[in-house]
Amino acid sequence: MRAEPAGSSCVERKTKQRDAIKEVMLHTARPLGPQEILDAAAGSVPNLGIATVYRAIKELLAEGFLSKVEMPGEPARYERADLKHHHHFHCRSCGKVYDIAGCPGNLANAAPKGFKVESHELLLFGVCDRCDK
Amino acid sequence: MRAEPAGSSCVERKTKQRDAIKEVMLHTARPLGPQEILDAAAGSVPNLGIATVYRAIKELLAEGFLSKVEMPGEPARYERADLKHHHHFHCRSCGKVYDIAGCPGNLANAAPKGFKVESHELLLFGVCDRCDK
DNA sequence: ATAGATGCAAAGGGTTTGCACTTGA
DNA sequence: TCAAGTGCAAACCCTTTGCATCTAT
Repeated sequence: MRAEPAGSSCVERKTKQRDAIKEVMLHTARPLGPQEILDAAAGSVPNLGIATVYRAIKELLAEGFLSKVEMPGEPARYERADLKHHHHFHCRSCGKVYDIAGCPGNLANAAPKGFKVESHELLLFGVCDRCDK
Repeated sequence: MRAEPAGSSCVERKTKQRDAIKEVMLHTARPLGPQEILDAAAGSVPNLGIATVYRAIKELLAEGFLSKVEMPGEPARYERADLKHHHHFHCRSCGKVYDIAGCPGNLANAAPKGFKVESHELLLFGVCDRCDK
């Protein structure tokens, strides 16, 4: 008999692919897309496939390690979920997405009566510090 | 000689397809996606193709008749551009997108110094009036 | 008559899935 | 050992594009 209780055959294994992906996400300063994650992780795991990145992202989302950041018209980006509540700024010049500290807050009242607001996303668009020079 | 000034060969023609699409957008109470527009307009123009809808949307965006509404993970929706500034609520139960009257405003300060905020989008997620019952 | 518009189908880009092979526990 | 994980390629979905045909003007 094994140490595993009956039925619990679904354990997550530690693989160098996932390690590399988590590593990338731990060190990035801004949200990354699947392809960016692949490019960054490919350094430590040469034959890493994009499908593996997507599968890892899905699990990391499910286990609450990552959260999804989506900007209109662009593929989703991901960042660590343990960052405190914040929003995002998309620079139309360089295309990068930056984290924004503030939050207008109190959005529960923004919706009409009867609508239950559970979460929100605030997206700012403009030109970032660097590109404005 | 024609009434057209020389060089202005690029005029938009009035076709029943575009009429139908504009008609749909004039009467919808909420943002619609390309497929929804196609379904709605197909009533008056039987063989309407999705490509035509996309092409019409692109032109209507360009001429400022429509504006784009994008919700994370979903195909873009469109609504009339002449609506006053507002935001959107996405019901996780029925999947519909509703217009929200309010706006937290004053978001120019939300970004760090040096970042120029040109526009913003506020997305609310939750359960709508009807689905909550 | 003729350039613009349409419809179909094929092509593209991003994401997901099927499947045989590999690998961690 | 052997199921979970991986890599590749095919499948998918949404959107765009190519092209022959159609149609406003």
